[in-house]
Amino acid sequence: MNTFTEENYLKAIYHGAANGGSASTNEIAAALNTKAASVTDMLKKLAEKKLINYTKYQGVTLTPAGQKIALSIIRKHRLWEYFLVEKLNFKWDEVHDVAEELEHISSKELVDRLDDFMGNPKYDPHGDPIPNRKGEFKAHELKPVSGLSVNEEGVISGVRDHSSSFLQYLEKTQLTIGKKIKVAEIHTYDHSVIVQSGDKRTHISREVANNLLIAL
Amino acid sequence: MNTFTEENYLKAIYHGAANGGSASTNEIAAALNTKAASVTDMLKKLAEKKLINYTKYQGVTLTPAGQKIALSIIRKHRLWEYFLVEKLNFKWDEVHDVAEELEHISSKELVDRLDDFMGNPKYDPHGDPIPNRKGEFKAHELKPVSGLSVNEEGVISGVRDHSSSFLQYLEKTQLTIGKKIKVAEIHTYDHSVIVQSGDKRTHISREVANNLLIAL
DNA sequence: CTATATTTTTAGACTTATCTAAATTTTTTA
DNA sequence: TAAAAAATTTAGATAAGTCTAAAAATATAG
Repeated sequence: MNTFTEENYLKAIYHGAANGGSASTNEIAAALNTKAASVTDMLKKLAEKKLINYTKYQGVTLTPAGQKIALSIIRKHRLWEYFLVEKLNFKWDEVHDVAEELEHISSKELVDRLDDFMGNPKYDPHGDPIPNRKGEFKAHELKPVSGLSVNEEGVISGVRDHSSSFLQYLEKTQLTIGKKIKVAEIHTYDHSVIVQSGDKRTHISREVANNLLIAL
Repeated sequence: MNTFTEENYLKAIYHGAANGGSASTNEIAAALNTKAASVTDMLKKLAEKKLINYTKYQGVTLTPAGQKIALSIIRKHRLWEYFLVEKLNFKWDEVHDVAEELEHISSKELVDRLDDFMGNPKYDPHGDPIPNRKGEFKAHELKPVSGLSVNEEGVISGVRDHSSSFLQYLEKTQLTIGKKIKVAEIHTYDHSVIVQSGDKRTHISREVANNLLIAL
């Protein structure tokens, strides 16, 4: 077994090295709220254990073994988030920190039973895909609202920013997962957007439009 | 906040210093699978934090602050055990180790919501009382089967030995929590007991009779 | 009530994960 | 493409929790 710390590094590397790239020391340090020097030390240790591909100064990627662990952590994180929201009535902006702890509970039996208990959900409360027992998952094909043209429609299906302030903003404006929306107007001046959902029109900034993801 | 290790020490001291006594260094070391020297070091640290009353060579007890923490860990442990058995269909002999991990999840909100989700159970799957939000609980008044006379009846309501081998034995002989039993015979020769539950008579050893607890 | 056995504590060392400060490598820019 | 800037690594320290071996205190037995 691996320590919590090692698991957190693997998760950060997974996210930092998404879509074929590699994760940098500074990037990992920022994600884990630690210092670059500490990251270097840990990278040596993880490379020793064959969980990452690491060459000095070159950034890192996960080995298949490392990826397997990272995906199991992500699976646990997202399943627990689903549980917290669907069964214990937490709000979607309240679950992240608790799930950060729960994701390190080691029992595979527990996660798999939890998965069944909830009916094997495919997406977590923020729209992120939940890997199955084998680590497989299918991501929605998503586009930011800022990438749509006037009159294009779609369903809100994910967020790029998971911060609770952003999630609370969406909650307040009722732009939540599952809502069907249409781009009513785009202000070329500041790239802000007016989205329509039913009768309700909401004016959102370019930044919000960038972080709100739509399935077409 | 306290580390997992500190929490485990407080829990061990709570159990070791039950009914007015104090816990000894060796006893704690045995409970935590560590060495007496390590225990001494930790006792100094916990005393420093005012969580225990410690005088060299004299054994330890919990301060009110230490007791509060210990009870919150025990509350979490027992609620999670209940969840695992009642919601996720674990067997009662399979839950201990998983609950040992889950008990260290810090969120009080989580435990309290979990408690409500399950309908505020008063006893865990092994019959141990679950402290409420304030740390209060009422223990069953229990007697071992070995303390009963012939023809006395009662309901199985707890166990003294929580080992999975003992729990599996009880499962197999169907002597589980909630079963009503009567002492049919006592063999004075080896103090073994024949208990009757419905039509079924089961011959149990003195040791089993000692570890099986009955509410009268 | 002294001698022996047991329990507990101290001393010194090790491991893990972290840090700061300094050195080195890579990248950028002029 | 050489100098400056940024990123990364190394060196040396620190804190938490553990260990073994030895010393000290307490308990037990004759």
